[in-house]
Amino acid sequence: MGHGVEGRTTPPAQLDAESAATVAATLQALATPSRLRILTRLRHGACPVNELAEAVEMEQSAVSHQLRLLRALGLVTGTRQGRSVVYSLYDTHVAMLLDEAVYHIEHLGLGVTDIDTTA
Amino acid sequence: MGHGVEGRTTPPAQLDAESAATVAATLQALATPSRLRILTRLRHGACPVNELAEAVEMEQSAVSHQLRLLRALGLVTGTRQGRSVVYSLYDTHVAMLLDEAVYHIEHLGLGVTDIDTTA
DNA sequence: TGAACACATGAAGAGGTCTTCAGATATTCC
DNA sequence: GGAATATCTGAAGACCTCTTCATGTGTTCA
Repeated sequence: MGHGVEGRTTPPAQLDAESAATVAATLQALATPSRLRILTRLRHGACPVNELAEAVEMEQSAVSHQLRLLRALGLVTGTRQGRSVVYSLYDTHVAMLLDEAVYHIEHLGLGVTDIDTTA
Repeated sequence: MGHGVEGRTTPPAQLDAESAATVAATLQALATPSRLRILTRLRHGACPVNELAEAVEMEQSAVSHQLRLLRALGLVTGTRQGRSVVYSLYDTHVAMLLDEAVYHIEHLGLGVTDIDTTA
């Protein structure tokens, strides 16, 4: 059993400038320790801001700024619940993107060639 | 048939600061239009620098600088062949990471819930 | 309404990133 | 060796990013 692209239609054709910009912009949202930790925390379930701040050890203000960015990119959503605003990942795609990214990156350059472990 | 995480062992547990930094550093390599285009070009096969520069419409010097960075992160390798240096993606993981990233990002926020199109 | 709590936001500064320019290094061919 | 080709590299500047500080907005409760 492999992982990753399987029933995918098109392999990522050569990106035109526009697509590259879009993809890059989104990837940048994952490309910072703070946001990455925020997202992986949310990967485990919705969470209000102050709890989030505590979990990732950042100031509440900093977290808010990052959430704003993530919201703008459509990666998370926040809904008010009483005084709190509860955030969660927007999509299954966001969750998967996170999973895939962490997985592949943690297996990079390890000489692991488990392309086909069953052969 | 789905895509993405399937035979994966661990879902990305809450990242500690160190892992977050590593993953973030690697993701940043994909988080720029120029590098993204370089990588997707290499995704289609090895390529010498000048050809690469032409393909992605950048100055050769700029490409070299980015390749240096990508090399340092273990995402690409370059081997001398005559006067040229031919670059290629380092790993299958790099290729998959690219594929996954582009795929998921291009399906973000589209309301597409094709988690299981076959069911 | 006023106080307390939860979050958002604007401004500003430290630090980093990407490109360009100029020049260095390596390889081939004569 | 010398010229031409292909790539690398350092320096420098424009630009963006992330955090902090201070303050603004929204909500609950008495």
